[in-house]
Amino acid sequence: MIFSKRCLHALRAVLYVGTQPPERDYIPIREISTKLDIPFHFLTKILKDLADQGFIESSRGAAGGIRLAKPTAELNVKEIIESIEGEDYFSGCILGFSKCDAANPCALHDRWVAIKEEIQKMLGEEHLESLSTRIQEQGLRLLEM
Amino acid sequence: MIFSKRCLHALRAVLYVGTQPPERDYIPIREISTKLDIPFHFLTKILKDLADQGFIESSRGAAGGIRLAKPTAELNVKEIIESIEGEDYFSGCILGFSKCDAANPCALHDRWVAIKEEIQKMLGEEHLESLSTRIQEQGLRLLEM
DNA sequence: TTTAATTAAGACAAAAAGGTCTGATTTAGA
DNA sequence: TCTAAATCAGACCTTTTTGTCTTAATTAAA
Ligand code: FES
Ligand code: FES
Repeated sequence: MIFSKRCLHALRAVLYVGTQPPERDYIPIREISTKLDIPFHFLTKILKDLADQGFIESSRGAAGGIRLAKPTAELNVKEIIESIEGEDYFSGCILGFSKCDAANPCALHDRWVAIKEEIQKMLGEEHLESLSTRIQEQGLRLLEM
Repeated sequence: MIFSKRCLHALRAVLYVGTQPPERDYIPIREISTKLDIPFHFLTKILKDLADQGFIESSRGAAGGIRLAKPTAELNVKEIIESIEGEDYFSGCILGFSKCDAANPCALHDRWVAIKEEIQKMLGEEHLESLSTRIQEQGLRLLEM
């Protein structure tokens, strides 16, 4: 499971925001870029897309930046990934056929479907709250790559 | 799980060869290219790599082409994929950290490790024989994309 | 020995992904 | 009202991936 750089940058950025003290409002993108070592202008574009998708909100000007647009419990990991990699990222055929179709399966279909359902279940259950809590309580890695 | 075009072309090509009648020796790349609708010269390069890796053998000249270098039961799907996507394709961190490390886990580590072990187990069990048999006996799709 | 069929090699091009830069716009606060 | 700090917009560049083209080398068979 190799996500694109865009996707990894996006996930790490929202995790960074999600683990900030609640009294903070907008977080400057420059801060996220520096802390996570993500190219600033590239990150700006990625976050603009996330804002357009409704995951985060942004504010220009002094004291501006980004903040989460919903409670962390409602920011689902699978949804964020799919908004970047494409809606059918987790539903496609593992051998690359046009559509994963039980009525016209490929040679790995049965075995793959079982696994990809687990992946979707797992990522569908995880949201920014569960991840942020784990990061904070267990001191999990987020800053270094 | 999105494999690169290189990888998908490679898998489909060896599956095509593996499902040919046993009396056929070398299969021309042009035939594979046409049947599977894969760009000929691109496929040539991909198959050259597979030949260098020892999965297939090639012969130039008239009556030339490629054939499998080992019995189908010894041509493992995971190995083929890893030879193209990289040895650590299935072992990396889902959040893109430098190394998936239980001693320094990311926020999805525990959940992801369980799934990726299943993926590795599944692909490690599948080989050209199991896939070819399924394709032939059940008439599974291989030609169209 | 010639010819046709084939892979090998490598230059090149096109498309996609990743990244940089400059300037415009917006905002809070001095 | 001015200024500094920030996002937004879009042109541009670089790298990787994907694909094309031409030519050389090899092989079987006429
Ligand atoms: S058809 Fe290939 S995975 Fe379902
Ligand atoms: S450290 Fe991220 S999956 Fe293991």
